[in-house]
Amino acid sequence: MHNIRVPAETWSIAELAAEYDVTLRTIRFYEDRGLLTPERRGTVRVYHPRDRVRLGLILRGKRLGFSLDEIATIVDMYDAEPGEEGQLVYLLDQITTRRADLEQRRHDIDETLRELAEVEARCEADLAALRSDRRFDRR
Amino acid sequence: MHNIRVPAETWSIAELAAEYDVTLRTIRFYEDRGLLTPERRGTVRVYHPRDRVRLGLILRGKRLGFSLDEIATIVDMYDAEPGEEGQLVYLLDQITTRRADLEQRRHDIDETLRELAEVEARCEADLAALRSDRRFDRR
DNA sequence: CCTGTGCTTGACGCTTACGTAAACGTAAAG
DNA sequence: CTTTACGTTTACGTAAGCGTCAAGCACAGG
Repeated sequence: MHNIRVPAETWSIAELAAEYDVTLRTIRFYEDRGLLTPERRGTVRVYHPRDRVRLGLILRGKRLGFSLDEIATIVDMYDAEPGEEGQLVYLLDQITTRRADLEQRRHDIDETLRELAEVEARCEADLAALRSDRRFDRR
Repeated sequence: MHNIRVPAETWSIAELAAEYDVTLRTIRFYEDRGLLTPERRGTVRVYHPRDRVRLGLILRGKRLGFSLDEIATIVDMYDAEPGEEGQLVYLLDQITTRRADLEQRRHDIDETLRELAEVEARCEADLAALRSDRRFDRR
């Protein structure tokens, strides 16, 4: 039988920072807040695939405007161990809360997009009017 | 002919605060940042429908995680005067930027919702397993 | 006239999410 | 051995978005 070669790839802090376009400071800060827990080789941080995924989730959470505290609860849900019943019920409750939040946001976004489209239409109409006026002036 | 009674309704700062569930401090802060420009009767602020609408837009912007500076540019688009060509072009450009931003957010939201659904399914499966185990124990 | 209610303007405080040095360790390259 | 690259911790700085007094005006009711 073949050994299945698990890549077991790791990254330095600088590599991760470059990939996700954040500063080293930011990554260390996330660790300080308990969002990342890289391995230590001596004093140096070594990031595993798990950390990479978590950083991705954190940054997506940020794009969505969540605070780091909120992001922590979200991200921790992803790799929660099966756990006991109370823990599972709590998780399901958190999920319900998060979902409501996200659906509110999507609703807000859709409204805003609709209204932006209106403003845009007005703008383009005004612009067209302006330009046809100019054409009129030349005659 | 009848006079059409325009309501011309106005609100005090406390009324607006109660309606939108924000503090007076918050409303004054938004004014300080140029987001609201209520009438003054003597020293007292009087809010007109326009201000009310703007406050609504501001708070929606906040729910979406925009900074007050970003919200300012968005909200100001809504009641921009027809203006000159350069202004209109600028506005259309802003709209394009905002739309891209919002569509990125919606994409992030949809992804997150999908993943939450997965986590939820896992949770419910684990929970069901736990409970069926307990039932098994009793026999 | 006094009290209460609602409004006003400062002005300092606090939290979040990092930025920005300063000062130092380590390991490879020249 | 010195430079360079890359990493580390400690710690103070900062911008945003308000909270929280403090101190004062204005007007209605008792």
